[in-house]
Amino acid sequence: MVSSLVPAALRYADQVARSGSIQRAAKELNVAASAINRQILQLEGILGVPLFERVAKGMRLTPAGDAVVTMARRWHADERRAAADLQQLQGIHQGHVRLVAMDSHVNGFLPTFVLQMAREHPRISLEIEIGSTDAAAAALAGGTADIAAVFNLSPRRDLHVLWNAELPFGCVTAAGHPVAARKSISLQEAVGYPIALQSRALMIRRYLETRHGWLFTEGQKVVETNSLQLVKALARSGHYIAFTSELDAAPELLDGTFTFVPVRDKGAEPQTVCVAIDGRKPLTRIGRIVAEVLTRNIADCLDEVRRKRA
Amino acid sequence: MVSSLVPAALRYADQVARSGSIQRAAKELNVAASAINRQILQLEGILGVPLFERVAKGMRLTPAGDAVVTMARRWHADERRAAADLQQLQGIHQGHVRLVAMDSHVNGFLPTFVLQMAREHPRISLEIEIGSTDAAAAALAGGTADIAAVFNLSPRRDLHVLWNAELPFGCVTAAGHPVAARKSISLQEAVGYPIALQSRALMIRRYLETRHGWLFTEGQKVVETNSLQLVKALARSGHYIAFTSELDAAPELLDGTFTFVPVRDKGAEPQTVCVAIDGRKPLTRIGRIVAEVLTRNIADCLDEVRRKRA
DNA sequence: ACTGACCATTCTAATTTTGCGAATGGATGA
DNA sequence: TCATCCATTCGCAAAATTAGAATGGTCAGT
Repeated sequence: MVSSLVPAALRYADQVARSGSIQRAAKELNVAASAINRQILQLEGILGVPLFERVAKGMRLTPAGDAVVTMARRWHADERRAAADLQQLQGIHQGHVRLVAMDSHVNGFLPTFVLQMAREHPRISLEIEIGSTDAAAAALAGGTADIAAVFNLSPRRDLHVLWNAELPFGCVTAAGHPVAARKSISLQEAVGYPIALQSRALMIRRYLETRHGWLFTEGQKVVETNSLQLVKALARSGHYIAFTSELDAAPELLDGTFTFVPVRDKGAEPQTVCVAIDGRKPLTRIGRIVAEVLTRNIADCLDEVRRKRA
Repeated sequence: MVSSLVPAALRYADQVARSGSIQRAAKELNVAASAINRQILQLEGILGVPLFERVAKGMRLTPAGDAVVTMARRWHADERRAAADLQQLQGIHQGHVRLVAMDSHVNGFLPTFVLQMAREHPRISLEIEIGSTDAAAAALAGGTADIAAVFNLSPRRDLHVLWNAELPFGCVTAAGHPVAARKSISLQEAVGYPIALQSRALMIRRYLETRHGWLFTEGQKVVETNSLQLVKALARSGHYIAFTSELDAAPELLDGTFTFVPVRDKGAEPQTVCVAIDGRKPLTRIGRIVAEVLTRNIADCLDEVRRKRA
């Protein structure tokens, strides 16, 4: 027995309409073609009209059939909505949440977050898209994402920041790098070393360009890439330093591979990381649960990194 | 098997919600209580929530149950609408039409009309209420009738007369009555004979009172009744003449039992018979079919009566 | 013209689902 | 305590559905 309230006849008719033939629908539904055929004939009998036109290569909906299939699909949607409403009614945390995060989070707090969600809220399914801050903002505003965890989000009227934290500007170096021993460093001194940088597509690069454009004048020993992993690999080599955030390098900071050295220049303003949603509609209860777990994960990650440094 | 697309489980749940208990719903649906119980338990299993609260005297919907039953009712309405749409799509004449006619039509054109409708449009169902002209007008205006076939309908802004015909004022007599041989008669002469009259409740009486009030002064040999059948029986006896219309007496005029003798006085204005509808909304296609068949029946009836007299 | 591949449809048998009726136990009111 | 109503379970029969085999039609390729 299939656990669906929509009658089999309507479901079969719907699939035949989509597939174009009984045989293909049968394969897709894993049901005998004859069963589908019989149900459709019966449906046509009950309704008193042909729902499909039998053509050589299969079946095509008649206008009557289109009306019936449209109704079937509406019932299907009704059923799904009712099921979701009932779960909500029962206080069961269930739903689907779409998240946009950044590439740098993938090896950072994201796996921990996902595992915690799976453990604590098994019925909440997540869809995590990795993108840029701009892409995240667009997705939120465009309704294709529910929550975003991103760096340096510019204030926007249509987005609502639920939480944010400052990330001191600094550089990350291999533990044995000469800079690693410093409690802080001036930018001037820092650029005396080879630098691995993220490309313009990444927000941190734009941040640096607006504040320290001179970094990018010709003659500087700079490697530019859009791959954070490559930046980290270069930094891990001990030859380069990387301008990135504690959060970007959290795993390596925690395991001692990297050291974070703040840049003390006055103009070295911190970056930010935030959890944001579409400001024009309330977050669902499920969404708030996800946002809370996400936020706590980021905050815990930062706390851990900062405790390690102290 | 019941020819409904809405699953039995939903239909049963709906009825239990309405009836308040499985036992009562079982009686109303003519289904075993255990079958209903089984279907409801199954539905609760599929949806994962209780739909009913079992109380001492039966069952009460839970909020979840209310949502499901609401959906079931929506599906039921969807199904009915879809069925009607499909019939419309097929060009099949189907529907339900409510007609108001007059008592005098019952033995006149009505049976012929109903038989023709049954023969030519088996899917159009008729609801025929016998009433007065006033009642018919009220029913049309009040939306409880679609079409009326009535005498002497006063013009009303909210009613639309599709067709009408004049009915000469005259008296109906038994074939052997002295008046029967006349081509026409004066009112003065006519009232020299015993008269069978319809009572005030009937439109023809009101017609006479407004035009020939003296008929009802004391001393006249008048029998008054609200029964047309009684009026006809008295006329059939040969002792009385009846003031009524060709249409009222059409069957007897056609079979020779009665003769119609017009009254030639100047004040003897004709009655009218008309087919009318509610003027504020268009008649459906089905309604127009009915009106057309009805109108043709009345017209044919009159033609036949008049041909017979010539 | 023939052949292979796809199709819808029918039929028989097996399986599943549904409904009936009897029985059980609980709650309530007299 | 008893009668009456209720929901629920169970065994059985009837009905419905599905699977699988078989049939015949259409079409594209050879």
